Amino acid sequence: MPRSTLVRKEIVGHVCDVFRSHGYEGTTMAVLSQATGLQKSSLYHHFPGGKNEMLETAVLATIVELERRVFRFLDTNDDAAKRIAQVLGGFEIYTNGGRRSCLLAVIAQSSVAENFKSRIGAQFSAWITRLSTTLVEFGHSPIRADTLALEALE
Amino acid sequence: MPRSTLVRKEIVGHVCDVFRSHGYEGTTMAVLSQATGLQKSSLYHHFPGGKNEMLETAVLATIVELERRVFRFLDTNDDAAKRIAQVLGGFEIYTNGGRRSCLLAVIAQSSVAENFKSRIGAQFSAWITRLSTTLVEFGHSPIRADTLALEALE
DNA sequence: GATAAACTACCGAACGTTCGTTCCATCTGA
DNA sequence: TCAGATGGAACGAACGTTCGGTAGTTTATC
Repeated sequence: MPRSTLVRKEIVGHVCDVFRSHGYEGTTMAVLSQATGLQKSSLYHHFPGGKNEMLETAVLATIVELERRVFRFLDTNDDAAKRIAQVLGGFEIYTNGGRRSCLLAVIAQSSVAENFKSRIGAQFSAWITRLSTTLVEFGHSPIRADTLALEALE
Repeated sequence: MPRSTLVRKEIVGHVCDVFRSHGYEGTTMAVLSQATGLQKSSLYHHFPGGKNEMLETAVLATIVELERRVFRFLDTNDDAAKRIAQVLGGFEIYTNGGRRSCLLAVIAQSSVAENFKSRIGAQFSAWITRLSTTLVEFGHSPIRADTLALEALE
């Protein structure tokens, strides 16, 4: 599995793209096969759990990506204004200026297993708490900060 | 077709509900059958074009509903502030305080025929133009008004 | 006003297709 | 040689759809 580590990341990237743009129900194994260049049976070699495992992998990868590209800026030593700007900027990049959806938002709204939604919901709560803290530091009232943080993520 | 007009409205209402909460791909004829209390074959009696015609009917009904419950307030003789408040209030009611999605937004994001999306997009543009006019009257700059109008609808 | 024809709303059963999934053979690189 | 990676063929289930038929109501004809 030496060279396949990189390939695995590429596959996961394509899987994320498909789920982002097609939603859970709109994503079929045929589409995933075409997007990854692998036959459906090959996808089952990498993801024995099938479509569900692929979604789970995509969700986890997206959480990691958002942490790296968006929310880690909340923990820097910069002043609050800059941190907020960096978070918003990072999210703009992830959504390509609003032209692409957030995978987590797409999945949270689709008819998918409840443990998926609750896990995504828990991650959202954690992010909102952290974002809200910075917003308070920026000068907003705690309540207003919660509202703003919520709106920003929805 | 005297008594069936009312019943038709009820059916369409259920169809709207299902598409709103399940999305296009997530909405199956089986679900529609259960929600309406009609067998699948009976649904084809009312909507010979099948699932597609049901979606089209739901989209049209939603446009009419939003016009009646939200955007018609833009054309009253009230002052700008009240009109804006009424529009926002109407939309809050339609989305039940954010707990339900807007059917048009759901469909616009799903993998559905392009003529559907363009029709929804055209309706959005028209609403944004009207909303923007009122926002300018309220005191915002034209550019800012466009942005605000867009954000409010997305 | 009675009878037959036409129409309406509805359902059960089946259709062909696509879904997610599995099995097994083949290929590849170490 | 041998485990890992891939693809072809097929599976049962669910998909959207169609067909034929059955009640109940309207309409037309006498």
